[in-house]
Amino acid sequence: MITVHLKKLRRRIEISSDEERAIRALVDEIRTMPADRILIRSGEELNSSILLLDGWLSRSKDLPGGERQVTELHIAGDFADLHGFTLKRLDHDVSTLSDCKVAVVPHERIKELIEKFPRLGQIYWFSTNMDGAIQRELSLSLGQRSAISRMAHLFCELYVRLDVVGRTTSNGYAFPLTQRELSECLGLTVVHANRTLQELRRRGLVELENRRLKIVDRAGLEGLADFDPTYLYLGKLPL
Amino acid sequence: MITVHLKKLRRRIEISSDEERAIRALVDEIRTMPADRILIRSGEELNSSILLLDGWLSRSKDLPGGERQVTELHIAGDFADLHGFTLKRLDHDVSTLSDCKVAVVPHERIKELIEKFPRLGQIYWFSTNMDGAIQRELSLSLGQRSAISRMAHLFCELYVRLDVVGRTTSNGYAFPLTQRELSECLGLTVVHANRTLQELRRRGLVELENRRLKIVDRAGLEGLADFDPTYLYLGKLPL
DNA sequence: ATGATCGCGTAACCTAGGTTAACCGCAAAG
DNA sequence: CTTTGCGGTTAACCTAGGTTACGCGATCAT
Repeated sequence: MITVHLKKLRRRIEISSDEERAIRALVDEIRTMPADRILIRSGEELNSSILLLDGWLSRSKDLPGGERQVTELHIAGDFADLHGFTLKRLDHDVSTLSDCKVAVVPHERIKELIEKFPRLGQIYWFSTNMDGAIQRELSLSLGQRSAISRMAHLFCELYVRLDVVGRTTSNGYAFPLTQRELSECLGLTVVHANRTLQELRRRGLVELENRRLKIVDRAGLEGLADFDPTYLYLGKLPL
Repeated sequence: MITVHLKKLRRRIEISSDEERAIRALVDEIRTMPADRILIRSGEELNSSILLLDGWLSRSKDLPGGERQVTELHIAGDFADLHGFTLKRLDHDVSTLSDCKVAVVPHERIKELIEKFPRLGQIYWFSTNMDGAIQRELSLSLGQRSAISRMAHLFCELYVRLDVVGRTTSNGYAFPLTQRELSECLGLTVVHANRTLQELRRRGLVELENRRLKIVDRAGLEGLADFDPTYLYLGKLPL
């Protein structure tokens, strides 16, 4: 259940059993949501945040003309809108990309938690700052990488992030996005996203069918993407 | 001096005089830096953060091929690398775009501050989350807006942010970036950044000379950019 | 004072990616 | 069953923005 979240945290820091108990007590309610639902609408007032236990969520922003940009993907273990704890309303939507299981965490409890365990406060602050790092890497992709390198980069990033929470299997992972959604992550049209994916297949780097992505040549993919996972802060934090 | 930082904070929340005193005591040392210097290099270990008192800073990421993306611009009053407080090393460089005056704030003092004033801890957390919001809007720009709309958007955003700290004058502001640097913010080549700027001038929306930007037709510029400042969280925070 | 460098401006040409419009297979709905 | 709609695929064509190259003036180091 919430164990996946602890797994992610423990990748970066030690969590005592006292702290673990307090984190488990954050959860108010566990909800199941079908795919393609908007969970949080931009601007809405918030008094709780969403911890994703299973499935995929996206943060996205739309232009009045209908163009959509996904600014971050969330996977099991992620606090999808922890930044809402301080912002109190979001500047983007949060939607389900697959069926999801989420835990609802009232802000009041987060507040109590970090008062009692200031160290956890810093860790959750760290976690929103890591989202920032992921977004910066996306800006680099959108601004400077070619379509194919951008797509390769996304597949590499997701592999690493999913691996941290044990959601990979033999060089691959479940990938629930449609090509339209994938294109919205990459700032491409669906047509060009498809062309680009074909080219990755043609070069023998990845396979993608039945909502499963297989990385055939990881070194090749990472090379094409100039992928350097440093920005994911995988090491232990000096706390 | 550091008053500009308080001005920015007070736009969003009340600061008591006790809190103000504590914030002023954060500063360890004030330094002056010439333009075009790297202040913090990606990956470097940090034990202090930089509060910008005057001038402009950029956060930028480079690709091995030399391509550079600026992921955020910082102006007077901004804590340029407050996220370094939790991350302990950055995933990007921080450089001066103009001559700058900066205050160095040891992490140790931030830690003491937020232990003593948890409310300020939440405010600084908020402030790093606002950087996230600015970055998301940039992703939307890079992924979905056209070159001209993107440039217009940047000029609008900067106007609002500079206005908060009283750095605008009669529909304009000092704009120290070269066109090369501007192009690195927008994910464009210098040549096309120049073309785009010419087009904004031709349409009678902005003027830019001698490092001063003048917004001639704000409504027109905002319309072209689909600019909606909600993401800048200008209102008072319910804290 | 003078060559070198930098920032700005432009023009000619090129290409990555956008646009439009099909077709196919499949699963859900009737 | 069959229709309908969605996701994926492909092709022809087009354009926003990239590339290369060069000219101009200002500043700066020798």
